[in-house]
Amino acid sequence: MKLFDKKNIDFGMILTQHGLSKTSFRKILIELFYTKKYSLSVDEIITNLSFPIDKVSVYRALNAFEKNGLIHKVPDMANLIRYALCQSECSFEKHLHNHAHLLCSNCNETYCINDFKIPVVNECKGFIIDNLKIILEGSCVDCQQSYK
Amino acid sequence: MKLFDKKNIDFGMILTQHGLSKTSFRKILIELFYTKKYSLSVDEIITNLSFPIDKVSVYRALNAFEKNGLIHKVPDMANLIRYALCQSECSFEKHLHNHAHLLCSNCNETYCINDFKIPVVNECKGFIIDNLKIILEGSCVDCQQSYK
DNA sequence: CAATAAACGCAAATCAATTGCATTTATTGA
DNA sequence: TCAATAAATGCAATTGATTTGCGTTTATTG
Repeated sequence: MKLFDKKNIDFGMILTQHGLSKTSFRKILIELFYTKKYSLSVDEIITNLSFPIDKVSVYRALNAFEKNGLIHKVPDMANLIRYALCQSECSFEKHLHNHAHLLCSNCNETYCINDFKIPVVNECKGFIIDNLKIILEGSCVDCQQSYK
Repeated sequence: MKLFDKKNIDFGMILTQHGLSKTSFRKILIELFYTKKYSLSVDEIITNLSFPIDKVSVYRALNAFEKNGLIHKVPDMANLIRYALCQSECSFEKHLHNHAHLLCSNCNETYCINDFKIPVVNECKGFIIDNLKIILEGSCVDCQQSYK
């Protein structure tokens, strides 16, 4: 269910467009995010690379990517930080992270729910909401079917 | 806006009812949760106590309280762990944590939203949700008024 | 009240993430 | 293109939250 053809993407260009320098590692890192459809933790990133990389460099690259609107944090239920590609509406100037995430506890696949609206509830009265963090953990369709 | 009169509560009884031993510290800890209306972090708990207590003992007591359905974790936007009293529907056997939290970024007050329903969104189709983590961060009514 | 179990305090370990600094790599503009 | 400048990298060390081990103290149970 890939939404893109890797051959058609200029990863260096993506970095440049987001004001990030094109180091060999960062090109491979952004390619990894486009290749893996689910969100990635630092350890998963290192495991997926074919060369040794310092964990610190991964953290710094991820922070730079996040700062410049390329990826965003997707915390899981255990308070561990994962990262996922931003939607198209994210830009250098403005992160739109006010959407919910579906996190499959089996395969770690992350789905962004873009049409999520905060439900109006009685107890919300008067509260001004600046920021959302919504994680719905469960089983994605693929993982449900693999159990049958 | 206290929902109880501290004098009428037997905190030792609450511990016993949840299968927790009645040490002097734990009685004071549970009383603190009933006294403070907002959620508490480990550091806030220690600050609020009038006697020295080892941080490890706080962690262990909180873990025991959580395990036995007395309190539950309320993570904030910065992935720091806070604890809040469980609602009445929580019990030793079953934690019902599938509710959202409003977290005031000014005063740290936490409100549990019990009538929160997962909105039906297109992208949820087929996903079986086992667990929710929903934090809405913003300004509570009191803090909005204090800015006026 | 004695025997047993649990909680406590202290030291040390763990784990994720960050920081400092020297070195390497990328960007830039003449 | 190449030197000057800025940024990224690797390594060591640090931070901060949380956990673990263990000997001692406190609570529970009969």
